[in-house]
Amino acid sequence: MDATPHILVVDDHREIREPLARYLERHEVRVTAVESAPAARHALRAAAVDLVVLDIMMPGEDGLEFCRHLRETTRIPVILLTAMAEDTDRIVGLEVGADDYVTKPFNPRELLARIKAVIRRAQSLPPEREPVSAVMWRFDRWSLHTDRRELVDDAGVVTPLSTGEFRLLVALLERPGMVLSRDQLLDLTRGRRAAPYDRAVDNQVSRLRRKIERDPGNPELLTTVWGGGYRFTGKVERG
Amino acid sequence: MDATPHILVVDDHREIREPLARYLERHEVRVTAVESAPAARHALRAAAVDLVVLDIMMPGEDGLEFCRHLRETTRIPVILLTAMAEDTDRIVGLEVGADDYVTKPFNPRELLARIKAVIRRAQSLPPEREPVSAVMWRFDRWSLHTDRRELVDDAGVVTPLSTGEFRLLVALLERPGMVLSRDQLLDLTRGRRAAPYDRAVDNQVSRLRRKIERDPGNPELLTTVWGGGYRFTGKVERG
DNA sequence: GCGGTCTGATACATCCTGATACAATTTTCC
DNA sequence: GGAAAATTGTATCAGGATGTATCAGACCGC
Repeated sequence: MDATPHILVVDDHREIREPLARYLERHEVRVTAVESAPAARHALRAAAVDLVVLDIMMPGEDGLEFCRHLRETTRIPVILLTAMAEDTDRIVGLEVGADDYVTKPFNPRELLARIKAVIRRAQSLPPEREPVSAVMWRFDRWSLHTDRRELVDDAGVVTPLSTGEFRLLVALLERPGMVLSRDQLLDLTRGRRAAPYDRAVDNQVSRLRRKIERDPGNPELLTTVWGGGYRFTGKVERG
Repeated sequence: MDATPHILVVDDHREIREPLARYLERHEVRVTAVESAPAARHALRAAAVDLVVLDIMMPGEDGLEFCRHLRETTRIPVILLTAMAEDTDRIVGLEVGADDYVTKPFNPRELLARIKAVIRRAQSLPPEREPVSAVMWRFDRWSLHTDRRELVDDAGVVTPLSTGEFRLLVALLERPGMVLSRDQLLDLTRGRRAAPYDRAVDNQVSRLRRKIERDPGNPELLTTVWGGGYRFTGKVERG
């Protein structure tokens, strides 16, 4: 964000939405305020929004549902407005992927501070990557074309990847060398939480290894960390 | 986190620090409680801390300053304890990079809920492209490549290490000469607390010695401190 | 020296992972 | 809309890593 951030406020109560919008505008923030999830979708298409402030309780499409949708399709940070303090634990536990939350009734100054904190945190991370943009990863003898979801070796031979294999591979390539637990990988690839005795990730790892490793019995790219999870050990280039 | 999270509580008031530590201990959290920023630095070197609960107002080094330091040198999440509901405190706290804050007097249940929420957030969305520390340690006739988790001797022969052996060795190499109790080693390698008659560390030490010592019967690198624990005695270089 | 405590080593039980087979689910294609 | 194919999840077994039990020997204070 070079200039002032652009915040989208989504709340069905006018008596909350409008004073909040006015307050934020007085403090170097551009604001678009809408009253429903459908209106928010429209606003997102029409403008470059840097952060969404989203009420959880709304008639029609629920705030949580909309938050999940935002996370699946964009990288825009989200701050949730929750009705009661009691819900905080539950809401964060729902894993909808919000960046922060504020309980009502809230102090606008506090909300502004959190907005700035979240934006700063989002900026300190590596530059944004549009999910649609055609990124190419290179590692070992492979090139991964994210636009076509294809794995191509040096000789030009194409190895197709399933959706699950592709997501798993991208999750690992984005964090080379980092140990990722099964829970984290499940979250990153399926957006769900591990059940007890959940071996889905192990299985997907095993399938992916059969495609990318020279010797799947002795993996050198996708290695196991006993008791911890998996990690990508090879050298990775982004292109 | 393999097991229970390890929380470091930093507060100069014993009447806050100690009851809080006891409360958290009763709820599946391992706690280290200290009264000052210097003591906190020491605790961070000696243990694998998952989150810091930090009082803002402390004599000597200020909590805010220490929080800033933590953010610059580590990724450990921080929850601030602020004396007043003053917004300025909250705002400054968020600006130095704290993940959350709680105002005194606080309800321990709420603090615990926030601790869990922050840890879950930190775990569920691992940042992309975290720079991987490809450190190489040298000692005796060995080189330890942390990126590949391999131990290589001067002749180039590779000795594979299991996860447990690797973690134990790194914990020791990072603290050469320091005596580490079984409890500390368990924390650093497994993220759990020792049970009565817990000999898991002894066993792992024994296994590691068989791999790195010239004469495992007369260890010269990984020595025993009778009644105290173990320590690394050899000369260590970090490269 | 003596008895209690701590440590090293071994054997074994338990837990975790890889692989395979098959069932459930989703997608593709008509 | 429905059958076939592909993908994904679950169950099971085997092998390796780790934790626990046990015993013998080392260390400490007396």
